[in-house]
Order: sequence, then C-alpha cells, then structure tokens
Amino acid sequence: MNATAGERTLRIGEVAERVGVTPRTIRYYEELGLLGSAPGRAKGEHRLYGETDVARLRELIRLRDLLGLSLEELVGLVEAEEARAALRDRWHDSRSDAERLRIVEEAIEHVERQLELVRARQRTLAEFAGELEDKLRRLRRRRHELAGGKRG
Amino acid sequence: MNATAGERTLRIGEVAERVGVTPRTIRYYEELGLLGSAPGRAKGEHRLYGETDVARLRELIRLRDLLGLSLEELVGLVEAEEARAALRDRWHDSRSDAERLRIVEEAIEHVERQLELVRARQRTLAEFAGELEDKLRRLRRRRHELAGGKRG
DNA sequence: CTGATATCTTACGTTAACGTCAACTATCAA
DNA sequence: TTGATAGTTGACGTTAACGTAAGATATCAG
Repeated sequence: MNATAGERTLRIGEVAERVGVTPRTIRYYEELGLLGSAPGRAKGEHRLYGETDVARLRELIRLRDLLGLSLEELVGLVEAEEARAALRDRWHDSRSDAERLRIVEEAIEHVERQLELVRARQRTLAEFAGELEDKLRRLRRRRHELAGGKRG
Repeated sequence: MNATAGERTLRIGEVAERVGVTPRTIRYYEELGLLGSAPGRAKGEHRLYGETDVARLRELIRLRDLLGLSLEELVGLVEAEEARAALRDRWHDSRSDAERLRIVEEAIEHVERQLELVRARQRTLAEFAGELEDKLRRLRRRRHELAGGKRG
C-alpha cells in the first residue's frame, strides 16, 4: 500500500481501532483506490499494514472530517499525487541524490497543497467567527443600554 | 417562521437562490422543524419569508458546511434555543425593559454557544495546520541537505 | 495438528439529505 | 379575466458511505 512501508505487521482490525474507524471502512477505501492495495496479496489472504499506512489513513480521515471532503474528492487528491509519482518514476535516472531530491520536492508540494486547503477553511471559519463576534458585541451593547442606561 | 419577522415578502425560489440552495431543501428543513413554519398559512398557499428568515437559513447552512453538523444536530440546537424561548415566555411579565433585557441575554447565550462550536473547530484545524507545517519544515530541511550540503 | 479468532469475499441492507415527477393551485402582470 | 409562472403536496427515486450477515479461509497460540 505504500512503497516505502517498513514493517507491515498490523492487521486490519488493529489499524481500524487505532484510527477510529471500522475494518469495513478500510476495505471500502482500498476499493476506491485511496489506500493503493499491496500487490503481493493473494485472494483471501489477510491484509497487512505498516505505520505509514496508519498515518495515511489518519490523514484521509482528517481531510474528510475537518474539511468535509467527499471520498471522491479524496480520490482526486490521491490520484493527482500518484500521477506526479508516476512522472518521477519515468524520470527514474539512478536512485541518486538527484532522484531523492526530486522525491522530497514532490512531497513538499503535496503537503503545501493540503496546507492550502486547510488555510482556506481557516479563513472562512475566521470570517464566520468574526461575524458572530460582531453580533455578540452589538448584543452586549444593547444589554448595557437596557441594564444601566435608559432608552428602550 | 420568525416572531420578529418584518416584511415577509420573499418567495421560496428567491430565498433559495439567494442562499444557494434549492426550494426542496427549504421545505425539507421546514419539515424537520429547522425553520419553524409560519402559522397563518393554509394548505396550498405559498410560503413567504423575510430577511430574518434568510439570515437564519444562511446560519444553518454555514453550521452544516463549516462545522459538518448533521441536520439532526441542527435540530438539537434549534430545539434548545426554542426551549429557552418558551421559558422566557412563561416568565412573560409585561413587555417591559426587564423582558427585553431577558431576550437580549438569551440571544447572547445563543451566539456564545455557536461561537464556542466555531472556536473548537478552529482549534482542531490549527492543530492540523501545525502538524502540516512541521512536516513541511522537516521536508525543507531535508531538501536543503540534499541540495547544498552532503549526507545522503 | 487443532481449535479459537480474526479476516476474506460477496452481496444485500440502511440512512441522511435531498432530487425528481405529477397533478394541482396560488399569484400576479396585462 | 386570463394566462404565464412559480409554488404546493405527496410520493417515489437516488447517492454516498458505509453496516451487516453468511459461508469459507487464513493465522496463530498451545
């Protein structure tokens, strides 16, 4: 599920519990292409996961819950990332420093994109909070008038 | 739909367009008790709305979209608010300054509750953004090592 | 090897939040 | 008064995101 996965020792139930979802959800996400199923698995064999898989799933769940992205939109993000990964594989040179640099740079862009999404949502939330604060100020002023001052 | 509504001149289609939803959504929300249908309307007559109704609908949509609240949760909020409104009606005294003060104080609490929800979400989003920024810093440091310095 | 337990696959079920359609009807400009 | 237009009620349809159940199988402790 992840090319750079290390241990690959966790089973689906443990992953589900740690992330706070059900095994069904994990299988469903795999079916949608969100978790890029590991290739060396025969039909019927148990799925095995590593820490990087757990991190990835957590990331997806947060994008879903905090930004309200649909699974379809998540698939879009993941596919875009994989498309870039494919491009880098064709620029596959040697596994030299140059290639590693390229990988790191792609990761940077990926994280920057997510950060941009999060910040956009932060802005709209700040706007919402600002309006509520305005409302609150007006109400408190009104309360002050009614309590201490005169003027109904 | 709102006791303090003024004009009550807009029809459902105009409201829908202005808020960015469909008429069906408005009827559905009314059916769920989110818009407290106006009592003076016979079966088959057109619904009429005022600016306060538009504002209320906008508020609901934002709570739905920005905080991801379900309609059931929104019903909970609205019912809680109406329960307090009912209490104030029993403390119905005269429509004096004292009563108006009470109403303003309830509105303040209502807005404070919403603001609390928004701020909670802002905190979790800030946490998320912070983690992404950390990740980004680590990646950039790594990029710097690979580009300028040595050490693979 | 042998249960006990967790997983696997397949397939149908469920729920929220509307969409859509049909047959009427209210509103309003001309 | 008369259409044109938009709205009304009622009912069934749809979609995303899983839930659930059944029968078979893989894993692993003992």
